Amino acid sequence: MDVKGRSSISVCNDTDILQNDEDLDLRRGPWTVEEDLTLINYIANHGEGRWNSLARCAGLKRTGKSCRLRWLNYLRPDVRRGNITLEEQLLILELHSRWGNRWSKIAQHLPGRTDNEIKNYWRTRVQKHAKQLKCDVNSKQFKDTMRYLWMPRLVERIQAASASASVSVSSSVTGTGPSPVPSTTGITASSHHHHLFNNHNNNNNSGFRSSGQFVLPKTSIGNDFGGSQVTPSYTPDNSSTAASSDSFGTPVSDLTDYYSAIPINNNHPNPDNYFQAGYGGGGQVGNYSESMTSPAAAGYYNPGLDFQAMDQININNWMDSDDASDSLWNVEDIWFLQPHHLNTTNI
DNA sequence: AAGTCTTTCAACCGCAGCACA
DNA sequence: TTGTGCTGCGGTTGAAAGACT
Repeated sequence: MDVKGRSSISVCNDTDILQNDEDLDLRRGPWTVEEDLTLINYIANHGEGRWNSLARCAGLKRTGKSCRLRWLNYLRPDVRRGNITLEEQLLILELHSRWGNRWSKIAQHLPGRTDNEIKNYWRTRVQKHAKQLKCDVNSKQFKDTMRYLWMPRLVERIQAASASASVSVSSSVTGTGPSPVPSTTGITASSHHHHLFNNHNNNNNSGFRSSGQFVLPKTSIGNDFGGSQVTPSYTPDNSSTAASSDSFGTPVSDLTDYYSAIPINNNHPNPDNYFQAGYGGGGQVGNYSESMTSPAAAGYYNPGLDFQAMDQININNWMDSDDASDSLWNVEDIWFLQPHHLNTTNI
């Protein structure tokens, strides 16, 4: 009894029992304002859950599934709408590298974002880039490109944006009230990554704090990695230490661990800075790296290429671009996927 | 201005797991 | 133990909007 809903019994009250199929001619497609209001009002009065009976009792000619989806993905008051921020992009990449298409699980770590939204982001942005780069989104090449190029660039963008934001607002921010920091600059320049991945000391407040820090919810990383490889040191206690430091603090993930394991004297400039700054500074290699080849050791980075110059162009593009993700892909990525480069890797 | 192509995202579909009778 | 219904998840679709020609 899915969308075509062939349930024949209404249970709202006993005098309103049998209805034939014509009576249950269910609506499909976009929701109207009236339907939205009906659903909102009903949930306000009766709470959510028991979606099938909710749909019937509220008088909505929709399946319970449809009501649930509409509420969770759109009408819920805490749904966060608008562009996916850089911090969120980074988090999505990070968590997807760990969990794959576990959209719901990933969404739990992005306050206000729905699994549907994250899934759409992945399909429309990330897969689009994989297609442009002519490789499969699940291929090792593409994943490595994400890890070694895209994610470090995101961190740099975040750093650059927050640095510029801190210059412009630092004199006026007192730390109370709504954050004046633009959504793409929700972290401080000196400790950005740590705040992003940090469970922090605030147990129940998440998202962008008045200080401009992005804080994950209580159930976020560090508390909720289940059986996966999580460094025990990633705790709120540790976070408080690193939060006041220029270091990114303790390793928080396999990916960050892996970043830190890459020799800092390779010729990949931006990640260098980023690694040297202490991103995942614990130096531990996580479980995920077992399936990966060190880019430095395997000759990923061609000493002859002028990455400094290339990345300067990238940064300029970032600053000019409206789309945070699109400009992160460029000739460097294509080079990364070139046969001469791939020949050096153990695909 | 009109037609076509591309992108985005809300909504649907099918399935799996769970609770309960 | 089994059947039924409900919920939640991940994959997919299609309408609408925007970009392009």
